[in-house]
Amino acid sequence: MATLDTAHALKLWHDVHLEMVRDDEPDLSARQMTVLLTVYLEAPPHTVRGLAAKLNVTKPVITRALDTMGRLGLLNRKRDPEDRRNVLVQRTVRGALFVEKLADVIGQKAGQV
Amino acid sequence: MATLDTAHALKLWHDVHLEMVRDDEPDLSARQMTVLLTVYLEAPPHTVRGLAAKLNVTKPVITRALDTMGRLGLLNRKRDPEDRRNVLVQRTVRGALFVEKLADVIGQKAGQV
DNA sequence: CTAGAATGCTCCGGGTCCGTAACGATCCTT
DNA sequence: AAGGATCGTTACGGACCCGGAGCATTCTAG
Repeated sequence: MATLDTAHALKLWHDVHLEMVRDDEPDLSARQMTVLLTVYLEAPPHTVRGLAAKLNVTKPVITRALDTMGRLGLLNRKRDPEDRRNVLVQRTVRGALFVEKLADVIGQKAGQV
Repeated sequence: MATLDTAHALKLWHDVHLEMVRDDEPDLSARQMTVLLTVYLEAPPHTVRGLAAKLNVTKPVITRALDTMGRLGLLNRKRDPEDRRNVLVQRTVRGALFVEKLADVIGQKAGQV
């Protein structure tokens, strides 16, 4: 991965956020974004407890994030059949498209010096 | 600026957001982040109306963002002496430090392949 | 000097999110 | 089979934010 000097790093951060704000879709919070990308980048399984520990956040925060992003169709809940106390967070087609589009925007904004 | 392939772009986005979530300071929303970086990256003057137009957002959104970030000490309001209807958004020392630290995190996360 | 335009703020009902605490369901140990 | 531990959710009161509409202040044009 390439290095980013201060000015370019900030410009990238600004440009991508501006793009997200300008379109009409609801913005994800930092917590929601982190949950979403964790699920799509790291290997399953993803549980509420595990996500809460990773983000250094309480469990209700994860529950609420899953509620909201589930409503948006970006993520799915499924009971773990092995241990029915657990909830497994799963990817969705819509979520995969969202993440892919996000990567495109980041890459594009990083590309234009 | 360097190019970022899909995987690296997403990992960067994830890692920086994770870092922001894990510390105890309150997270900025996408709108707040965009306002803050606009003020710190682009040339003054910055008005409520101008920021609202740029972000494609209503004026109360900017007013509220300035309230919150003013409370956090990241930004300052000042009446325009030339035209007292205008509010000029100004940088602060604390805001500059915040932005600088953000740039460090982005650069660091981008650097570690 | 007055009518209109422009600017940013406030108010409103409604929604989301916060952290803490309690809760039901499920599993595990004995 | 019973008691305790673990998991995710819900309840709660409080804070913030939303978009739309209306407002006071200030400037500008006639």
